[in-house]
Amino acid sequence: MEGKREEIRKGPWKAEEDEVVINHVKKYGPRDWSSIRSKGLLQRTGKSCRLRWVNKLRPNLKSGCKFTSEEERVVIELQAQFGNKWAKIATYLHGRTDNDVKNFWSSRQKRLARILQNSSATSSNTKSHEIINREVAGFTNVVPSSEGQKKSSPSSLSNIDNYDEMVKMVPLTDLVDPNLLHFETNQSHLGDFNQPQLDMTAFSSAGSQQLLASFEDPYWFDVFGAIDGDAAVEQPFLKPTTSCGDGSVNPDAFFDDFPTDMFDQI
DNA sequence: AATATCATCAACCGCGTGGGA
DNA sequence: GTCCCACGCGGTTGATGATAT
Repeated sequence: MEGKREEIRKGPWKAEEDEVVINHVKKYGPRDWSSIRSKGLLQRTGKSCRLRWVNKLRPNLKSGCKFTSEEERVVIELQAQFGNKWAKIATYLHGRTDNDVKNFWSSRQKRLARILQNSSATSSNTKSHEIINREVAGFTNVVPSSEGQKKSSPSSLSNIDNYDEMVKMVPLTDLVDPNLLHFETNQSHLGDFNQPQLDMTAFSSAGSQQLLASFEDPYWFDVFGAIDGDAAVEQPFLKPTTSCGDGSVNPDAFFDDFPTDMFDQI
């Protein structure tokens, strides 16, 4: 075979490599990834360069920030609507990538599976098991109404203080009535970027509204739109990531907020 | 303190799609 | 019509750090 073939580098990225990718994007925009290798700038595949840009180097990424409870809610609602269309879901979350959403969802699934598994292995109380099943089933039928989700909480769940947390908890894809959310696309004023349009009534809580309002951030849809021909991208490359500290609840806490014996019953 | 287990994240891989030759 | 290439997406894996025992 070919003995001396240019080796393709894999694994963790070095700062110098990042810089090459950033300079490439500044000059040519986020495209022609394979030219980075063909020009001998990096020994990475174009695919790898693109991924690095999209997941780590793009401006305004919330890397290292935990998902807020509102982001979590949006992911759950959109996952119910779209399925595992992580890239699509990510377009609704400012500063999140499809990889972020995917990782978040998968770890959440694992955590839930483990909790349910442990619970079923240890629980022998079939009567309370029945009760919980009935309640959860009832819960899934009481889909949050488009106005005032919390008001529609079933009374059987009155022992659960935080409806929001429960929404995030058990029913997963069964939780949200697909009819609740209506999506359509329209032509964005920022060019050919199809910004999905949400039925805002599906995001009625103040927190959801705040999250959705963040789409007004001028950087948000402008990352690629700013690149036009020779125009260099005037973006704050590698500037410190957007602050995570918006005062939201750490989503990791949401399992902790339930009575520990609650899971024993499931 | 040492070890095991778990959670998170970065990166790779395979596949599908669209556009141009 | 088909082939090739670039790109994008979803699934998966491996490394690393955190936490529990």
